[in-house]
Amino acid sequence: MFANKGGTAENPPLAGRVFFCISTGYLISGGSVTEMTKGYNPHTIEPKWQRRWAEERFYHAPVDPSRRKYYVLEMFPYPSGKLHMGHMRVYSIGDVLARFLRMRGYNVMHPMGWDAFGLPAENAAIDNRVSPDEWTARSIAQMKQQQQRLGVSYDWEKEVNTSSPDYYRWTQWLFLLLYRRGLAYRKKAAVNWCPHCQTVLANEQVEAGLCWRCESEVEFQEREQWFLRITDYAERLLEDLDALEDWPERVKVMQQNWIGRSEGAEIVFRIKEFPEESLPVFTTRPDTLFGVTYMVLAPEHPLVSRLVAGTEKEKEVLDFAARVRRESEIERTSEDAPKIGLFTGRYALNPLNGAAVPILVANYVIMTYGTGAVMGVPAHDERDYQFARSYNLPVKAVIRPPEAEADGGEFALPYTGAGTMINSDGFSGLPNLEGGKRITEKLQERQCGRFKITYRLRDWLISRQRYWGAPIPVIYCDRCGAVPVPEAELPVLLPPAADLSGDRVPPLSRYDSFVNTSCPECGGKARRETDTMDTFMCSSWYFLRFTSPQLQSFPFDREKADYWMPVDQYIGGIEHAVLHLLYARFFTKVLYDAGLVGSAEPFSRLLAQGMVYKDGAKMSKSKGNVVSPDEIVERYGADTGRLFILFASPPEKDLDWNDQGVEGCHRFLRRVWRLVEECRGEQAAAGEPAGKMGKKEREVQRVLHATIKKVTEDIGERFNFNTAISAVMELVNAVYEYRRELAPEKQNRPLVQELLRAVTLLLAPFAPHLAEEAWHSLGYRGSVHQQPWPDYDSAALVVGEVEVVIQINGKVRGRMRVPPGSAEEWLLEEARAQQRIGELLAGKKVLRQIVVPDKLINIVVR
RNA sequence: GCGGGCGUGGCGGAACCGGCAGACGCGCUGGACUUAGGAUCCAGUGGGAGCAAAUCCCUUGGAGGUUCAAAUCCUCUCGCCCGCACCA
Repeated sequence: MFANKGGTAENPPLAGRVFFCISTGYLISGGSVTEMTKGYNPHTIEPKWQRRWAEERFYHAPVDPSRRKYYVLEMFPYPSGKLHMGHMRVYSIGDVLARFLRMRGYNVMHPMGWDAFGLPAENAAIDNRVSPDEWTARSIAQMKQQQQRLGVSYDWEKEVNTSSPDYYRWTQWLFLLLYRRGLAYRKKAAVNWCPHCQTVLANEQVEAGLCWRCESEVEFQEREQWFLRITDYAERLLEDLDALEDWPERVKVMQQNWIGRSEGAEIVFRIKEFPEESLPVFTTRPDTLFGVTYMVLAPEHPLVSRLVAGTEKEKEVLDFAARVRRESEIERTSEDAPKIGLFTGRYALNPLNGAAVPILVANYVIMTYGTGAVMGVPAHDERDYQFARSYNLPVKAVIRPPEAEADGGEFALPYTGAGTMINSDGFSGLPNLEGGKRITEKLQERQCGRFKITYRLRDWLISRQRYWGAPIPVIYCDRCGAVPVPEAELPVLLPPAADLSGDRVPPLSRYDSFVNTSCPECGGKARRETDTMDTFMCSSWYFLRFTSPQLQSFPFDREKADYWMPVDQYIGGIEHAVLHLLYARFFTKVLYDAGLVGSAEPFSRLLAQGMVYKDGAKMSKSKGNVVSPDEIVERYGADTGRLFILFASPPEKDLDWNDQGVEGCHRFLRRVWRLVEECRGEQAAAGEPAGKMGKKEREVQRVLHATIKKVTEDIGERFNFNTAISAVMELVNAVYEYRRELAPEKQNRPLVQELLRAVTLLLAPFAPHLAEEAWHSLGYRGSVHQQPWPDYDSAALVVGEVEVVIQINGKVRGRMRVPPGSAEEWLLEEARAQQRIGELLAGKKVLRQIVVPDKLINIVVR
């Protein structure tokens, strides 16, 4: 059926032998009744074409260096088993692009797969007594079927499933690569623990102290865990954002904030009572060093216990530290939490002037940023000021604002702006920026400080105490320590699920046959790591696996990856602005450094699609405002749903679901259908001479070419699918109007045929099934989706007449129809010749006349 | 507090480089066809004055400004959304 890719109009097979049967509304032609004759019925045509497209391997895209490639990717879903509107939206957006670009001659890869490891599957398994892999397989089957009903043009031969051993084997391989490169390490640290999910979480996965998945309050726990050294890449992850021109600003800003680079100095204080101990702090304000009046340690700081050991303060201080540490993250970091602290009885020595200042422990200093200790400069820091006031600590001003009097004039504290340094020994009188630099240099000379850049970004904690994930491929041997599993022994397979319950211990630790093994180095008895990997590791490289999903010898084929990567257009929700998008960028950079991929960034363009709302609220079961894609497909067909979702709003904005709007889109498709149905009964016979091109014909032809131009630009350059669709609607309206205005025998049939052909082609990316059916119904061969995208003819855009607005003092006072390109002088003459304009100008003095060719003239008078 | 974004009819939204504000769709009003219609078609639809005319005035959150001309550029201001936030 699709063998012939030629796509030229064939002899319409039905011409001249068509009868319309009024009573049934069926077109009867030569004894056969085609789909087109039954009125628009998406339920018959949609499955039909979906089947054909799959049979013909339409969307299979092999590597072909002779053709321009385009890699369109939508974030692959977690297989929950239920497709929601957000999914439908992202797939619709991707599919329009994929179909459009194919028609424009690109070799388009458009794959789909499953981010299949993860907690919901495991929890569902515990609740329903099915194994997570069964549950996942079932969910995938359901969701895939729902996806396929949408008619999205995926190359299903490239499907990947992160929970299959064929895939996670390579996730483990990548872990080992990171390990070899010194980027994976184990350490004991206070980590975020979600009591509900029964696992630890990475910093990115905690939002305001709550678990990103279940919103439980996160606790701290000391645990030995695996981390990835993403902080080694902080600078590059930040810097390279600049080059991502086609990423939304807000996503880049969110990543910038998350990485949180600050420039300053590390300054090492000494402790008076323990000359051998040093107390480094990080500060962005080394210029205020002479204003330090106290020091503060985080309650978790390792020095705390040593400072107070054996002193009368010991109990008090340790109790205080313990109390603060028991507080939840939210309590402790909320803005209005009072700053509380306690003196340790010890003093720190300022490295430049030797001044001894008290060392305190306070809740407002956190261990995970900088060095876990800060120097207190109340005169020039809001927090320090607040704290100093409530504890009666001295305040010493060392920066004078520029507007304050030079000779000791008063100014308000705290002062956090720029100014001139005072009370700072040899540095007094310097502008503070310069002074900060000099102070740091001086500290460097004396080896008690240095320039330092600190990031807010933490290393990525990837251990998870759950079953349904890729096992971390490490073995612990009493003699050899942590030993990576040799590559040849990958994958480390999950044992078949039996007992998944776990209370602060990973389920895998209960499987003796899994745990007990031998050391790859010495052959002695050893135990396997029982934590699994964060599922975000699986999704950090899946876009590479799509380039060679079946490859058995390597995570991906270098040549194929070089051809397809980077992803030209990535589409997904804003909720991954930091999480997935940051991790995937990190992985890509590591692979780039290892010489395994040719590009240091995975996604050239990113589109963060807006959310789908209804009645002003996010769709949710509790609000009862959920509309499911299935429902829409059943009621109106996939084409209508797709069209509405694209028409209602530009892709990056939130979309308000509106049932009547859907109705409107359905109406439009029916209108298109009816037009095709009507016209094919009166198609031009082969060889019928080109019809007459009168004024009406030229106008509708101009609309045609203008529409092609607009739709092409709206899809290809601006992603304004909503305006592209409205342009096609206008074209359809214009065809209706043309046919209404002329008696059937006077209509230019070849022109109408051309118009319908174009409508079909322009609609193909949006309503692929209807377009395909219409294409065939109009008598064309091959698939509409394999036709070249129509070109427009600039010559046809030229109109016979343009309307020029006549303004007087900027107000519209008349209009005239003139030939395009009319001379300025002539236009002015014509305008002034109009009676009304003449009246308005009478007795006025013309000051100025502006002419915008073919658009407007403005006569300025007094 | 810092950063990003957004304010246009009854609603979703258009207006790309400063040049007719409100495309397209929804909704609404009136009409045609019809046994009927929630199908379809036709006409109208930002607000106000005016005779259902001609015509005029007002209108892009608000106030100023630049310009022959501002939804668009500038300043101030109000409101909303999102991200980050005792980050030293």
